[in-house]
Amino acid sequence: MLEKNYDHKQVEEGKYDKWVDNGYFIGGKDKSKPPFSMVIPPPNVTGKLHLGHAMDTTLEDIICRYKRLRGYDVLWIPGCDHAGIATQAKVEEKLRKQGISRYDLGREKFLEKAWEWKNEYASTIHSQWGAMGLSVDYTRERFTLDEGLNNAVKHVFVTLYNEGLIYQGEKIINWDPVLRTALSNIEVIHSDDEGEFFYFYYDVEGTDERLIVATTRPETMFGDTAVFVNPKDERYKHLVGKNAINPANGDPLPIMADSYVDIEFGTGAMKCTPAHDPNDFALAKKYGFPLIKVLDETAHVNHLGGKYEGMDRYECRKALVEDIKNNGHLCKIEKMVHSVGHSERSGAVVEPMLSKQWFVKMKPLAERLLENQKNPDTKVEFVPKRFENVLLRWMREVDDWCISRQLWWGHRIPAYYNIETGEILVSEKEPDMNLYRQDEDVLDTWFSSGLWPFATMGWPESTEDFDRYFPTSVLVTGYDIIFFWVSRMVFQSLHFTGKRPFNQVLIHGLIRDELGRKMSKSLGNGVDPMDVIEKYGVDALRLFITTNSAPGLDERYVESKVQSTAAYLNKIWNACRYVEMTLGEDYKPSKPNKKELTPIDAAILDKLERTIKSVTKSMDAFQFGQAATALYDFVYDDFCSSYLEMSKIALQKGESKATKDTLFYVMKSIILMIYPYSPFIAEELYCSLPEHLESIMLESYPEYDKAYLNAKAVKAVAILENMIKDIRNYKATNGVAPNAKVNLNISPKEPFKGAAEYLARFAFANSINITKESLSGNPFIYDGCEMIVEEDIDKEALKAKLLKEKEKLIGEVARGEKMLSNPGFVSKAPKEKLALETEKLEKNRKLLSSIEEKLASL
RNA sequence: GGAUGCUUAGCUCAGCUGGGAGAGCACAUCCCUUACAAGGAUGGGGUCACAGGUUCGAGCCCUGUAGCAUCCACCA
Repeated sequence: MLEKNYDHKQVEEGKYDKWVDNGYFIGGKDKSKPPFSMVIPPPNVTGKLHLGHAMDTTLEDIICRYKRLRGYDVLWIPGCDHAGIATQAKVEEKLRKQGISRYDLGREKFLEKAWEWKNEYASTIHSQWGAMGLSVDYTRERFTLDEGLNNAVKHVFVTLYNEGLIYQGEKIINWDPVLRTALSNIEVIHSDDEGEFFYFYYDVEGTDERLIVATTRPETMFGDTAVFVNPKDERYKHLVGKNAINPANGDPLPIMADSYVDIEFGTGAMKCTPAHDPNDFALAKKYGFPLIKVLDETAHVNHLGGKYEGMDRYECRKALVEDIKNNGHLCKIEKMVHSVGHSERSGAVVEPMLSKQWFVKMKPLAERLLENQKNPDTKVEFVPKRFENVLLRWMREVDDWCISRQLWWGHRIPAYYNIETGEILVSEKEPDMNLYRQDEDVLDTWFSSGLWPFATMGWPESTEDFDRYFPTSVLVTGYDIIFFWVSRMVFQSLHFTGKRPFNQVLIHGLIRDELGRKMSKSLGNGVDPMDVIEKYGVDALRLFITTNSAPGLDERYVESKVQSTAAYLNKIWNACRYVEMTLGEDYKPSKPNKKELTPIDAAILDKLERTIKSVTKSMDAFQFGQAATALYDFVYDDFCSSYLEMSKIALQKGESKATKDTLFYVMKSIILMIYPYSPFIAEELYCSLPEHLESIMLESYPEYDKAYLNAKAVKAVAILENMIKDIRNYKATNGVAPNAKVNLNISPKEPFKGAAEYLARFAFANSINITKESLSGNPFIYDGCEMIVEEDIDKEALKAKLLKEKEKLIGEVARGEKMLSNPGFVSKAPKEKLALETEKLEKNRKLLSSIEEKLASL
């Protein structure tokens, strides 16, 4: 016997461990079933999981649990990402609080600390996965730095190197001066910051003219090599070929003309700093200028800065501007809002800087991806579709990918330098380390994440899992990492396995706070999923979070909705409790016998089948909100409010096996349909049903069964429901107590045989007189019968009500007539629609004329 | 500068391939009826951002406008 109220803590207790211990999450136990596979987007081992993870993983879990019940051999591989830069930043921060820098510790000791950190957070993540109820296969858990992934990474690096797709080069890259590492373009977050635009006078050698050049970064002026103007710019034509004097250090700078310069921008004269700006770098290459670096790896000025040497970039900026002002070369300073790049992890202003790094040559890889997306049989299908364009557009314009990081936590680059000759050796196997030293750098964390779907299955070794489960079926992720992750998995997979990594990608939005803001630490508006679970239960959290928005759209976390979701689960709980009480101890389930059903039973079965059909369709299309809504409407309105009440009549009469079977069949179907969303309560309720299996995980999903469709019963019951509703409403609007007895006259017949009994009970009808004769008075009129409520009430109120109904019907009839007299509609509308409208019009006309008659007789 | 999404009830949001708009919360009235007061019954509340167009018919398709949001690019 179930408790009176749903208690989420009691329900969740012990279930997850039971599932894991019984091996229900392990893939490949029955290989006669078709395979279905997914990989978890590996969370960073940087901290606890947040609501975004909760949504993402719940969607995956819903899909997996649904597919298992649908007869698939499901494999869902879990794992974590070492998250190179993010984790290293966290570990360094922790050390800094103890007054230690990573350089104090040295590489090896630091890595020990990082592994300690990883172990701590991986175990937190494990317990959170458990709390969320994720049905992942722990026997296949992976980590991006484990041995297998390491081998895969080395293999990929060496192969790409040998193919000429990885190269070492000196280019302008994004430098994080706090973490002291290079970053890829997408790890730089641009924000519009207010800054200053400095206008300086440059004396022109051999003339008494001055040129005005504007810059936002005066501290880089020690690395200037030229001043550029546009060749068409009349203001400066006569100066081209002369030298301008750099006001920072007195060096002469040739004045050159190039069409790159925008005449309209600034003063139309631009300084060229090849080692600290990508565009200037390109110009310098074109004209053969030297590349002069003036900042070191912590963004302090180097020896070229003269007296400013050793200053931080901003200190230098301030001092230099002051000095230039003092010697009369400052023209003006303007406030200016411009886009400034910040490091995604440290937040530091990124310094574009010349540096020797490793790159992946993207063009051939991108082209292969783009080509593959044109093939409908092998392309990765995006849900919703539009997100494919995000990927395509980015891939079309992608720059070479800077993959080396000056970090310690990560996959060390398998490149070795001969100590004597400096000759480079790129190899999966470590050479004799007496003769070689390894490259100090590690790889971008996304380099290994990009291999996740196949490396977790054992690739590059040939394994059974890889053969059976790759490509994976679906990937679920947020739109914010299409560039970072999805794209890299796709092109790496195509290049190395020849296949797409997943057949479909389900893209979801972000979770925001109640005010629509991003959840962030700095705002302090983050919601911890574990707090929500504590308060409302994981089933409510899961159901809420996956059903309150449409695919691909952002969603707000609204606590009141979680609360009402928990109330809904309580509703299901109590419905089940009632069903079990009603069925009794010795009930033996069997499929409802169609011949013995009451119209009430037949109607609910019809609605159940329609619900199963629509829920299944939505589930298959990843329309989880729609599926849940269809189920919700059925559970609340059709089942609880209507059927559970009405079925009491048959049950109390005794001979009610068919009704009991209906109760059981519908209840079980509901439990199975809510199960993927809310597995804990579903398991609890399922296991309390008679003749249950060991776990709901071994069950099958409800199948749509056309045999139970019964339109006639549905219509008859609908009329009965309307009658009850009308009587209740009538009482409410006429100030009659809801349980006041009334006498009913019905003509010419009840909606179905025995309907009167229901009226007696649910509308408190005292006597019910069924007559063939036309009713006098003020009847309610239905399709097939009319009903009059005899009660000592205000005739005027009733008349008003009838008039209102008449108005409505006139409108309806007018609508139908207009439609049907429209030759366009009659000739072009589909036949079914035409028939439907014709029938509706006839019905409405009849209803209207009866109402008019009754009104006349008043 | 380019792209995408959003604009529907007081609030938060659904609304699949076009065929008289829905939910939750909130609100009003009544009810502690033996599954559920985390409940039940009944009800009020919407020119579906705006302007055109296509169509027999538009919340849904097309064009444009406005506001909000996000992404990409540029920024000497």
